[in-house]
Amino acid sequence: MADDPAPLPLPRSASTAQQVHDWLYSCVLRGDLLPGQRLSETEIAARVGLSRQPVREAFIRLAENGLAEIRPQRGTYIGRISMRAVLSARLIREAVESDLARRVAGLRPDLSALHAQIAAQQMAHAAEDVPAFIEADDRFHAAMAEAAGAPEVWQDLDRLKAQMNRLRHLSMRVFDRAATMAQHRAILEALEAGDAGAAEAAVRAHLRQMLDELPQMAAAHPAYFTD
Amino acid sequence: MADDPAPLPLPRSASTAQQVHDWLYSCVLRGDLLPGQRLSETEIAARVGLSRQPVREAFIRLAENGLAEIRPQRGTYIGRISMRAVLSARLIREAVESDLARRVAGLRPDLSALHAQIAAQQMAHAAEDVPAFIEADDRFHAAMAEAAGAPEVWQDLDRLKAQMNRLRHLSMRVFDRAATMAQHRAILEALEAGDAGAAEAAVRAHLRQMLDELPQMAAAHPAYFTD
DNA sequence: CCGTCTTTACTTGTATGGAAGTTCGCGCTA
DNA sequence: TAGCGCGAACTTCCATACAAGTAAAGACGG
Repeated sequence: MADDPAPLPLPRSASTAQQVHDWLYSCVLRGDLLPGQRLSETEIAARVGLSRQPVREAFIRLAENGLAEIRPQRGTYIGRISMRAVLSARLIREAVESDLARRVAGLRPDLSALHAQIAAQQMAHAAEDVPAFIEADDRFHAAMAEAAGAPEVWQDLDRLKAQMNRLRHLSMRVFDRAATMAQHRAILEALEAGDAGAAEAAVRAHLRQMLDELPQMAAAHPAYFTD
Repeated sequence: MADDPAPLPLPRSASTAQQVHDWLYSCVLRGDLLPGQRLSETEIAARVGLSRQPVREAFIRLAENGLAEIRPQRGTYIGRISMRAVLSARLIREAVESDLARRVAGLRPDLSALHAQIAAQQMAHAAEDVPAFIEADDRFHAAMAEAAGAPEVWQDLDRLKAQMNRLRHLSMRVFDRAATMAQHRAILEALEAGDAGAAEAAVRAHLRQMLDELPQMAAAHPAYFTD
């Protein structure tokens, strides 16, 4: 009944539609495309030298990932940052990652990867490289998931994280990056000490920082948000 | 910079491509389309009386939701149930819903909606109506999220839940539905008593049941699973 | 001067044809 | 008979044309 299994799940070269999607995706997350901005199939198609069809399919993927809104016969727009979605994603991350932190504290695994990401973040901070700083931040949390023996969990959180990352690219130029790093160090200290309670508290405190940032950013850029 | 906000976010009649997607989506979750089964653009298009294009776009959405796998120039197949994805989704649900249960126990809100879903599940169980049973199960958990003051969290969990629901439609004909209902009653009892610790324990125990079901189903239908 | 209707220029949605690539099977060759 | 090669039939992918719908600008009537 079921057909043959895939022998090579690695696509050697993605389709052009996939490439267009990946490009737009990173543009949205980095803030090169701003919330509410209009996207035109024909314009993007001309810009990348393709027909409308692959661009259109890229839009569909974007919309399915919650990054764009297709209004039939009217236009496609970069989705505004839903405050409800951000708060929901934040709540989920807090619940999941605090659970993961407890596991890591109990397992006492090798934590050199987390040290490495903190070092990388330190360098990005010194160089004022905001994208690299955010990437190192993500890798720190991914390393924690891996240390907990559940690396695939971080993949599932990626989608939810997308909305949060958009917010961070707006706020990271304003907010205190040193405080973020201090929180990471506090988490790592608790993990190395094997103190599950302290690790959970540190993770929850770290992720609750966004509860302060969100209303400030929403007030500063009301056109970028909904809800 | 940002354009006008959407006045009517409610699409009165979705595009046909969207309808095709919704149809296929429910077919996959209900098990009418089995993991590994081949999908053909031309065949589906002929079956619904449309051209290949809207069907193709429905496939893209399915793939983006993790329910189908498009292998370029080779074919599109219903995705197999990834054991890693199921375990990851289960872990996330346990972490999030145990947190929500603690909140509900502290808030002491109106819990009549949960009672109603248990009653509905009892009726579905008596009528041997498996889909209705599963739907009532989902509504119970959704009602708990709403009682915790975070209904949007359940929406985010829907995507992850999709993989789990596919598994349940396979296993619900085999496994003990009475045990599931007893677990729901235990959760509700703890919530009504306002006992956060007991509520969390009951939720975790309920969601850990899948750890038993998954290997059994994977052994019974190895062709439907990967990892 | 203001309101209303019509036209026109856009948008996305769908249909169709062909291009690129994969798979399977038949026939040839050793 | 076993192995190789080629071709036919299939797949998804992309390009193009057309259809349906929206919105805004302008003409017209009051």
